[in-house]
Amino acid sequence: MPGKRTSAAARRRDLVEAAVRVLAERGAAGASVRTIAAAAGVSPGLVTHHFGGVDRLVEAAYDHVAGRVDETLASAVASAGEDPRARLAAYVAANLAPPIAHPELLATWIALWNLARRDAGIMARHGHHYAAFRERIEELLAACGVPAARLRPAAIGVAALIDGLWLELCLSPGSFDADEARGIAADYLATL
Amino acid sequence: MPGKRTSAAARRRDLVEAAVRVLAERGAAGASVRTIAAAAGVSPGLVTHHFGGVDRLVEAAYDHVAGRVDETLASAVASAGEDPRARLAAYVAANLAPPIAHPELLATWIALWNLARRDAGIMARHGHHYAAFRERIEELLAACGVPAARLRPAAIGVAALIDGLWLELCLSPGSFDADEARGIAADYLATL
DNA sequence: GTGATTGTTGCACGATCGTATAGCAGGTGA
DNA sequence: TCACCTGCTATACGATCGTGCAACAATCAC
Repeated sequence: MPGKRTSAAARRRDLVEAAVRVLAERGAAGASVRTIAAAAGVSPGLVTHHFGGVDRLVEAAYDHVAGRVDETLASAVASAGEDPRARLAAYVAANLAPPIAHPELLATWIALWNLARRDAGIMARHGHHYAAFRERIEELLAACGVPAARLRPAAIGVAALIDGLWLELCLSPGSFDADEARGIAADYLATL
Repeated sequence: MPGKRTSAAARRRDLVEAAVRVLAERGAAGASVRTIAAAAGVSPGLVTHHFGGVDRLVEAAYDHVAGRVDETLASAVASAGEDPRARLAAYVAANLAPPIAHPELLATWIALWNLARRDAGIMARHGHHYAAFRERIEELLAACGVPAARLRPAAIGVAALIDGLWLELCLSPGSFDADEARGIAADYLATL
């Protein structure tokens, strides 16, 4: 079976997207070179050919997922207008709604975190991504007029509340919904 | 090498503890029958002999870890006396201090969550454990006089904040410490 | 048209996985 | 003392893992 021919960049993107799909559906254990290649409709050897190893492909998958999350959050904030409070609320709400608060994305993150243990590249990427998350919250809070002295604990609290609500939304989508989570987060923001 | 002889119960406990250790140190990927057996100082065949398969051993490891967490929290609440607010504060503080808030325990949970994807037994255990966590918080909040109408969102918020702070404490222990986390949580409880 | 480049396949290799099983060895009751 | 039970080891088996490599095919420069 000859298989279609494509540019290297397009094939790399296909493989990355297939890797993300497999990671979400079958977890880290099922993310073998053969499984990912089959999901992309190509032969296993292509992974080594384009990425030089499965670890490099997984790192690319991490970047892909993190980039999509950043884009979603940035576009939510951008479309909220100029009011600092509206921008903060939009940022929080986007974190608590699909596609970010979705069981499939949590499954992807868990698989990625699990792989991070044996792969220093993913570990470093994760630290960077998480620091940017906290920093973004501090910016949005500062724009809302939170005094600099209280900025740090406020940002830690908001980040923690978002993470916790996000986690629960993904783990058991039936116990409460995005609207309720947004209300709880809004009450917390009102106390700052 | 003959190897020492022990009772079945003691050997099972040894294997479970070795499994937890390996899960924490090397993640789900390194939790092979051979690795766990080596960590326990026995031959790989013993896992099949005592548990009938590695999945059953991992489930036992989940129960072991969850049981240890429950014991830690229960003893913290018990030693806080009779005052409802002190008991709630003790419960929150115990969640944000070692041994619960510890990178090693997070690594163990991630490995377990990752394994849950292919093992329905772990998935069910996880749902049960998480529901008990939320229920316990509702009890403690009710004892503090939180009106029944506000109990549900309050418990969701407290659980989320605890989870988020716990996650950040485990992921980057250097960015803030247990005392600061406890202060943030205390401020949140004061608003309820 | 033709040679060179490169995306792609198919297969083979060694390592490691989970599990089954045969047999050895330590403890126990008659 | 001796048979018996059982914890335990050692080994083998088939499956699957990641990777390297030789051959093929499609595209491009000329």
